[in-house]
Amino acid sequence: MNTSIETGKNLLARLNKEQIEAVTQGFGPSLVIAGAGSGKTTVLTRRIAYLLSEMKQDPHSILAVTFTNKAAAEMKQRIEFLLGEQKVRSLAIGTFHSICARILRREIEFYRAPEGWSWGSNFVIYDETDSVNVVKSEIAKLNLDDKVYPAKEIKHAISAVKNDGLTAGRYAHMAKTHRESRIAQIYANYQGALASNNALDFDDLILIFNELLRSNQEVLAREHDRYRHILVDEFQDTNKAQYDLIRMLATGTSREGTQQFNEEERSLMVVGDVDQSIYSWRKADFRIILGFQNDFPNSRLVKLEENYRSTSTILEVANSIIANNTERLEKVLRCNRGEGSKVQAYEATDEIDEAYYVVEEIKRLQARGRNLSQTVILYRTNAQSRAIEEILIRNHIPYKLVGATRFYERQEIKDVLAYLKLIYNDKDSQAFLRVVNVPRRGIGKTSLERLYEYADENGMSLVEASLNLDNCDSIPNKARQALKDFALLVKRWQATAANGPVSELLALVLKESLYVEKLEEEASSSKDELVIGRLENLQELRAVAAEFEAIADETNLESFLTRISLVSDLDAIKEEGESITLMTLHSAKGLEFPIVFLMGLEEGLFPHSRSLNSPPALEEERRLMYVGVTRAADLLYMTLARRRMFAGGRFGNSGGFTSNFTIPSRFLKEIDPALMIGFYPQEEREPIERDSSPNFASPGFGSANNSNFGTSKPRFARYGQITEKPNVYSSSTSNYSGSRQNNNAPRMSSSTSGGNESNVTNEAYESLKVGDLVQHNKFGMGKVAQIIGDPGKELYNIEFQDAGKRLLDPRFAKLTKLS
DNA sequence: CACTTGTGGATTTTT
DNA sequence: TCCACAAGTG
Repeated sequence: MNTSIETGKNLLARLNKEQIEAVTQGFGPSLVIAGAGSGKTTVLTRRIAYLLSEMKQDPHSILAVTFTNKAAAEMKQRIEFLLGEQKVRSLAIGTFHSICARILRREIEFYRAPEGWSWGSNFVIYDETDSVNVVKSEIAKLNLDDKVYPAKEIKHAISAVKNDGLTAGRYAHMAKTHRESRIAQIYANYQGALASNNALDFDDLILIFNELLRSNQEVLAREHDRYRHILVDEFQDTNKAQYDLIRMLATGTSREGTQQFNEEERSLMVVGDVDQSIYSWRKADFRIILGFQNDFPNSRLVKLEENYRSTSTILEVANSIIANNTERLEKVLRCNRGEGSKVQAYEATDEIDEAYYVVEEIKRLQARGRNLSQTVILYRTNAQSRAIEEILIRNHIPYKLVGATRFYERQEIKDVLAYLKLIYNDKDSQAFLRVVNVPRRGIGKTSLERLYEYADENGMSLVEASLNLDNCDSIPNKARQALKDFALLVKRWQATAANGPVSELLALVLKESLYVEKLEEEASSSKDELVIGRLENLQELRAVAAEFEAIADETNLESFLTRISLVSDLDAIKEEGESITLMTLHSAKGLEFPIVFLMGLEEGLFPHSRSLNSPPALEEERRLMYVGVTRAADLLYMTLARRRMFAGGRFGNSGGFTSNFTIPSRFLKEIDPALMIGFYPQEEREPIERDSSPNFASPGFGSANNSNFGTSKPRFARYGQITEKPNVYSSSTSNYSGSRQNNNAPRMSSSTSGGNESNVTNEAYESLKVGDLVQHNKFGMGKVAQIIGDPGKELYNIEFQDAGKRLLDPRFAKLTKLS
């Protein structure tokens, strides 16, 4: 490759042949099949840099789609590092949603739906709750039974239709059943309501942009002309609407089917891996990537098959699982690293035991110099995080929870953001209804209904109507005044918003809405922790605004709201701080960790029960498993619970327990047993009886009235039992010492975990030398073969007569020195 | 209009 | 069991 310029050399440094081929593609379409851990982010980053510095393309002309905003930010940062800040500024890098939102801000006014709907550039983006509420009220307006047409389900159906690229009008033509026609009708009314609120839902960001390009040649030409280089990451999880969008932008035509792509100085690169397609429930379709070469016959194909991330053991595990799928492209991942440790499996008696195992193991890894931030705990459903969180808290291990309780979904945050949305776009009735009586202003439900009617009759927004209630006798005087005061407040804030920074506006709103004041009153009178938490969250929001102002290119209310609407929790993961990460398998896509725990490997949980009777769904579960496994670089753990609690059931409950015995996940059985220890598929399974575990029974087990401590005691009782566990999983972990993270200075294991629960550990252990003979109550007699780690946190590699070599931690394993 | 009591659902994954 | 939301009372 001719890369004479200085930067050019750097761009290709440390890349393999295939990676270089991808980075240095000329003009035209290309498909990059990139296996897990094959360095595709690097390739995409360098590709963009290459387009800029080697092919001399205008940064303004580049559009890159990533799966998360965080990935986009990282990519930008890396390009900036390569080429400097100026060039990065005008690059369009982001998720489909954020890119579409940005373009729509400047183009949406050119769109008019056949039904007459249109939007202004100051549209707001409705989140799921807002959208469902609108659907709900439209269902009510149609006098439909909300038992037959549950708002959530209908919203989901509409969403699916939108992701297939169908407008309400087109869907109405396709609807076959009575129910589908009803849904089409709700869809149409819902869309009309969105338009009158000047709001879009998530799916509209893609769909409306699609429709705009389809219906307006000038806009299509303009955007096609601008974005001459399009790159799409995680292409296997693209849905039809998204693909249509890309296709139109790239080709400049809304025609479907085989595409001419003969223009000079234009490129399209899509990157993906069919085996990692896990969003079909969001209408993503991996057949799109399979059909790419048909749609673009002159496209070039590059395969990245060299894995730089994982040990060969982990890769073999991943391969042996995914090999059971039928719908896939044959692909070989070549390993670039050593064999590494075997996968550690652990069959826990229940989910609490499972959690204890994981935490114990984390502490041991920490003692061996592993950072907490090197570790991630993955599970299938968010509900699973509870058990592990409790045990982590108890052990003072800091953790970051991704997903679950989303910051921006919290009541108080949504309230305050609704104020801001209303200021930005006073047609937003959802925002209006949300905050008009929060805090209490004496405006009741009936008054609001009247206001709604009144506004409807007069074709006014709710804010406008509130200002013009003089002739509206149906609303009592007091409420009328309150509405007017509220609307005036909004108007006054709008004047401020026009010139002030967001943080100032936010402070003003928090103060003048009396929101904080009322909350503080409540907090001081009831000392409710929930309320205090809310106040803290509002402080956090102020910090978010301040940070936003410091970082963002544009600091106005518009870009702030757009950003807030489209960030995911995944984007908020902060680098700083030493802590474990907890998240769902779906969230883990695209990430990488030295140590991975996969929890809850049980039939019905993973694979999830909802997919057990559908082969394609089951294959998707298997791909999810594949994604989980391939996140791991060095060490991989898999756990399951033989019994699991559901829906509030707890130990100590008299009678009504709702636990179930589980069956190990089929995925575990698909792993070559030689790659794993701690799980034996052939082993005969006896039903577990409570009394069979020696340390299980504990006095005060079911004692009521001291709820917290009553339950913690028996857990610690069993904890003693678990500390014996090293025997099950230690033998292989000894050979991981050559892995990359080991150059880290050993950390004070107590520095992060604070006051350790040391009462259960073996503080007064006997120190040993190489060659010492020891007795272990399970393994029998053995000889110390090796001592690993610094004094104070050393581990003994002991060769037992019968059990072979085992790595033991003297703080946990009971070893007696023989003279 | 605001606060209290009752009932029914909850657990798939998310931009 | 717990929480969110619906219906009833002051």
